[in-house]
Amino acid sequence: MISKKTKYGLKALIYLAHEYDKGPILIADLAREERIPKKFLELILLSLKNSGLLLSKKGKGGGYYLGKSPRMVTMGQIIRIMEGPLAPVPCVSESAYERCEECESEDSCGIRMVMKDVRDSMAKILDGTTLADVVEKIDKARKQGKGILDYVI
Amino acid sequence: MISKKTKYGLKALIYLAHEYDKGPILIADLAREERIPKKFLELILLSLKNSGLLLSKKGKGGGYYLGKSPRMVTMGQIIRIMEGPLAPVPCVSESAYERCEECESEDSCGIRMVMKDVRDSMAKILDGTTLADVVEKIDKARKQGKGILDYVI
DNA sequence: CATATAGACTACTAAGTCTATAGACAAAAA
DNA sequence: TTTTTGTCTATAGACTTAGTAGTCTATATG
Repeated sequence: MISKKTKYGLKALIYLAHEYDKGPILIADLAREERIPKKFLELILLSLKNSGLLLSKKGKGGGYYLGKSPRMVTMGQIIRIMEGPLAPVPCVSESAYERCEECESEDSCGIRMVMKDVRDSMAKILDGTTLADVVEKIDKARKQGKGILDYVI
Repeated sequence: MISKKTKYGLKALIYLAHEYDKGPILIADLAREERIPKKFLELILLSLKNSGLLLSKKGKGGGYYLGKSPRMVTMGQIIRIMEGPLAPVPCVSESAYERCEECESEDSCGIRMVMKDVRDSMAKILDGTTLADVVEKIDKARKQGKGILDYVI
């Protein structure tokens, strides 16, 4: 399970990707639209800025916006930044490899063999999906009437 | 990342699967062989017993042993018992579904769409791999000389 | 320049999880 | 009845989670 912080961060980034051409977005607007506690969102956006994904502008007309094209940011990058390595065990991580101290031989470790497969299949999906892909999926689903119900009721 | 507790639990279960026909195994032996803190392992084995995966015998000749055939226990079952649902977000969990409060429409939620794919691919691997499969993989790797090095040196 | 607007930054906290350790207790076998 | 082995409860320090509060700083605009 990802933390709420990570989920909020993803929501924010997807929202900003959706509004990519609309200039800076206010924290307050983002918080209201995505129903995220505003003060908490501040911290999250700040940390995403410090890790290079977001840019911001202070003062009137300010707000947050994506630092690069939604085509250039993958879900894998975001989750690694917010949640740490994708790998279920450190010994199969590509980004943060660490040997298991209690393990005798890596090559004959059953856990490692299975978890390697898990990591790889997660990475395939998450590193293969950009923010632009996600926005596209959302728009397609909305067009198909899925979720439109919320506004019709 | 899975917790150390889960990793220790997996190690123990795989070990017991490997020794499935050898009768009860002492906690102390298991702890020594797999380099797991003994007192911590006690708690882990007890909880695995309480969730039905293990059986035990007290007194001389006692110890822990698998409650069912290694063919009948999947990695998915074990991880769900020890770590909770596989799903990265509650709204895509099959075993512990929960609606996201802050989400307007599930059908047009981008996070949900991606995480559903992640969950499904994890489940495919973990629910498709039994303890017997893992033991087999280990034995095959050892036969191929991988990890034999440890004993040759 | 003044001021309203917005993000930046620091600090704090309550609750929960993780990784154990200690010690008394209960059952079973010899 | 003694030894062996698992059972159970309690405790504890370090860390993480999910926030909240308040102050500081930059900037656009009149």
